[in-house]
Amino acid sequence: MSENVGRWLRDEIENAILSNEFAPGARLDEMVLANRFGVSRTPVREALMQLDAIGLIEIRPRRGAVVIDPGPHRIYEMFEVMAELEGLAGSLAARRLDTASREAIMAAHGRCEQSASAGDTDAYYYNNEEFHNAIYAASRSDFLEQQCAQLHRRLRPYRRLQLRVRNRLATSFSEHCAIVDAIFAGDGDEARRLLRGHVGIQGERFSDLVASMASR
Amino acid sequence: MSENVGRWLRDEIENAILSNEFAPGARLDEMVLANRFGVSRTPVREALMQLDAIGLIEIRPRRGAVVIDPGPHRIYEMFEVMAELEGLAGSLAARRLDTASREAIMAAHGRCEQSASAGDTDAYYYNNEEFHNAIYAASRSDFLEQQCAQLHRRLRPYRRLQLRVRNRLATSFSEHCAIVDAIFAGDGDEARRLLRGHVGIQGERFSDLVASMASR
DNA sequence: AAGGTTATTCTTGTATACACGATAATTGAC
DNA sequence: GTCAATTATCGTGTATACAAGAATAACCTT
Repeated sequence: MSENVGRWLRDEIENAILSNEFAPGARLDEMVLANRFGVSRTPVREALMQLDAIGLIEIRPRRGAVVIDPGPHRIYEMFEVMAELEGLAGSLAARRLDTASREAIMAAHGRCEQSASAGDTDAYYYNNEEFHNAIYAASRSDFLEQQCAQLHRRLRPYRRLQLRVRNRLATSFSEHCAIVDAIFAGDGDEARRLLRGHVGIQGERFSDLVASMASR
Repeated sequence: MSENVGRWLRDEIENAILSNEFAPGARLDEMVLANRFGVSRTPVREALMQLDAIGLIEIRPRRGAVVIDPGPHRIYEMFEVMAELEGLAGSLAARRLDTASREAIMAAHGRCEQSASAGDTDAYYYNNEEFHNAIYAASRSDFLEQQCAQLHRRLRPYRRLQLRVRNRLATSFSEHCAIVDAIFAGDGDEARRLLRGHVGIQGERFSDLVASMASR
């Protein structure tokens, strides 16, 4: 629990949204939330204002807050931007790689290998996140790292769905290998290209995602 | 004045920050703001929470809100990301261009030409913004358009400084011409490349910016 | 019985009150 | 005279109260 209740609530509600406990379209009643967390409406409202500013919910004047439903098309657009930012991060990482970043990427990559060969989707999901975070950090651009991490968090639930697609786990890991090679070889353009392909959801990967979203 | 005071205050304070009335590092006293705008502390706090979420200010627990000072390095990083996003917008615009977008870009481009040839820096500043917004819209990606517009707003004061550098106005416009050609020709890669170069502040353009920031 | 209108209730928006913590100021000691 | 400690003041954090608008339910009219 953070030092101030508003911030804590923001994280709490954000997690609830991202873990789909508060589904898209759901109404967020201030009193209900206040009772649930044992606080007054004031910090709840502050948390909601922040989530509105981030774009996770929408507050319609005098009509309350609802969880935004991005819809398949919007999600596609978000992955498109994510792919671009990750590509930039990869190209910068290739150029600026230092020992510490290199080892962080290696370590996360190793953990991905383990969970991938074990076929452990949940473990891979977490290790994969660490792997990508390591690349963001290796870009040595604080702002880019921040933007990537924020968008990554927002796309987390959909990334998770993606991993459930047949063979996606093995494919993902082999893509990681190529990405690591490019970064370690200092080939920024190649790292960018590979990461764009790895993160973006062109063609059938988009339909796969829509299908798994519908079947939920 | 928007329908609810909190949102209105957010815009008001945001503008004050972006127009440098509230300089980086300045403390934002809730009571002072409340009195200035003739409201109570509650909506002021809500506005501040939102600005904190966006990243314009920082609220340190029990110590109040201060305007974030990005510093030259962080600004460079932000331009780097901006360049990447604009590049993506340009490449999408080239692929997806329709008549309405084409005309919007043409119109804004025409206005840029007028203010550039007239040497009117302020007019060019506004026309330039319209030109870039037209490209964001032409990408036909709502999310990308939104991200670009938000980052563009945040970098606005620095873009303005940049225009004051000698010959930058003419250079900027000639770059616009090439960008328009590439987009209209449907050459996405070229549009991306040109926009990256146009927006990014590599090499001497970065030092120029730092110099004009210091001399203020 | 169905549709519209009015009244009631419920929720949000804003203000105010109170408590706690941080910073600043004043006083005392060395 | 300077530094430290204690106290006072000021500002933030949270709760509560009140007002106004929106949703809903009930009632009347046709």
